[in-house]
Amino acid sequence: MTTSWADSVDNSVIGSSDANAARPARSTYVPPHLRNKPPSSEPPVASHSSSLPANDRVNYGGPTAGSRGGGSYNRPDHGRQEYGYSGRTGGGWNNRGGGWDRGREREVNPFEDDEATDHAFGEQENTGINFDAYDDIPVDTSGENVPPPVNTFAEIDLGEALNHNIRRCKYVKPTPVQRYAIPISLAGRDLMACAQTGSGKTAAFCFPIISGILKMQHVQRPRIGRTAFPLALILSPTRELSCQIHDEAKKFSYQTGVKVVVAYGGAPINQQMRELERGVDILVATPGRLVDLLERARVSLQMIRYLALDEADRMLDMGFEPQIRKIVEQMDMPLQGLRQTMLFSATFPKEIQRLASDFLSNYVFLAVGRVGSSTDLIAQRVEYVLESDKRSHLMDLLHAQRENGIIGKQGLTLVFVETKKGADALEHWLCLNGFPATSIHGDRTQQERELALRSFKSGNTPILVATDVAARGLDIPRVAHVVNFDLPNDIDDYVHRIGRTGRAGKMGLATAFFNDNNFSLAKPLADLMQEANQEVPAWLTRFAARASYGGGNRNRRSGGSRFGGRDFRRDGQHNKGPEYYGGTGGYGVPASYGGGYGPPGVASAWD
DNA sequence: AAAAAAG
Repeated sequence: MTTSWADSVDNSVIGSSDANAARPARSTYVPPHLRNKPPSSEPPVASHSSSLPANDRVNYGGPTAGSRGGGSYNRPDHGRQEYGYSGRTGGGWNNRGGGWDRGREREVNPFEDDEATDHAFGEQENTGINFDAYDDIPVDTSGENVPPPVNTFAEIDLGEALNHNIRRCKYVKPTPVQRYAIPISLAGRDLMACAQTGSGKTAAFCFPIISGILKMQHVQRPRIGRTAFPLALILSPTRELSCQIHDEAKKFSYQTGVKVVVAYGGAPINQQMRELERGVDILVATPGRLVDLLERARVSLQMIRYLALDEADRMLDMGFEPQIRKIVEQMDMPLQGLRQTMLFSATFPKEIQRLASDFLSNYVFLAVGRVGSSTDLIAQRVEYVLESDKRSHLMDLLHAQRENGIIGKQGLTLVFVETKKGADALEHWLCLNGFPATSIHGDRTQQERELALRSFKSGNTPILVATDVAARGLDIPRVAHVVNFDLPNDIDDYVHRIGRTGRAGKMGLATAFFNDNNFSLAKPLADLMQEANQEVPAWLTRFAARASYGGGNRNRRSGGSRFGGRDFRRDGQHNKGPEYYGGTGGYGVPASYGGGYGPPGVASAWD
């Protein structure tokens, strides 16, 4: 077992260098008692933003500037029927990049960026998911007549165009969550799916949606004013995550004729409305902007066949639940049973499962992997650090990383803090001390947020200070280290934060700064680490013991099965009838779930 | 208590 975090980064994340070599002088390190001296010789890299390529990506994910006056304004094509692969993909398509965007019909090749990235970062990095990392992990399903899993994409009839795109994405075989979720979803079943961070959930709900839309041959969509009638709606809790899902969905639906549009706040709504007018099959959105569009009658949900909530537990927690209820229950969305609903997350607390069952009809519950963390893939460290020592402690980590060559394009560091102000302050301080950092949080403009994320991803600014806005879902390759500078109060948030590393089968490191303020997290954190086969420091175990014994344990999971990796319907006290899962659904759901109540031993992996 | 999400 390695003892120093630097060793473990060395072994697990990036190639090798001699971690035990004498440390070179720390040109930029200022010990705490000398911190008021002028900053070091190394410039604080303030110019990173201006050095970004100007054509990096279209702002706000909208259409390219050139398409603005394109004359498509009066030609909504909501009623378009051409979903076959043959109709639109034959001749006529010119997907070579670089030229001016002249026609509204032109579809940008979403794979070009990736190919460029592959070259920039060397061969190894982008060979797709390391599937072997997901072998042999526990899977638990419950519900009536659960469709069996598949082992290969070839076994599923996703259609040739989609299969081609899957190959272009370099997905060789489905991840476990995909093996189970895709057949369930193709069978038309509602689904609540729990799967580890970074295990391919986006594709798991996108493939069936795209495939389902391609098979819908004769959908007549109304033409009413400038209202768009999407067939699928994907909701997510942050703007950047919606953007990311949109980008992924565009890849999967490339040259299929299926149109994907994204709508989120902080960006000009007019551009998004124009995109919608040009036709939309799959709408990816954040809740606030969608409500806005619904109220303006620019979007109608009456044709929705597929509803997917990513980070579903987050979408149904206190902050979001009213908006989600409004969208799902109080607008013109078809009732459950008439649409297909899929909920995905890495965490699913029982009380949220209970809420969620309002939206589902005779659903399958699926839990893949030890819900919580990618166990072996993320090395977790906890260090006891007083508030007053956090900055210098972080500095120590960063200097050691720099010496190991783990700062820069090959190794990004994501630092989580509790508050927006704290994020600004830490970013500023890191820059002053010679570490190229940027930040992302809800007080920054959307442009700043997207620039920060791009700059981080590209390695231009290899340190990102973030609030929980970046905790969920974001897939940032090459994040080698997640630092919980401030720990969250909720263990689920911790799980999602550290899940920004160790993705797609690659290894990662997570370091947490713990002190007395985090007392209430001691027990769940110690439990989680133990379950993930991580070394739990003795002092943390002592904290945990005190916490569970005194009144300090207000964690909702204490005593019950942890990590939400279990269908709440299987817990005795919830097992009292159909009111929990579809009272208003069109289907008379029987009080019993058939296969849902397996022998008690089946769920042991989750206890 | 904080963060996110509409403007």
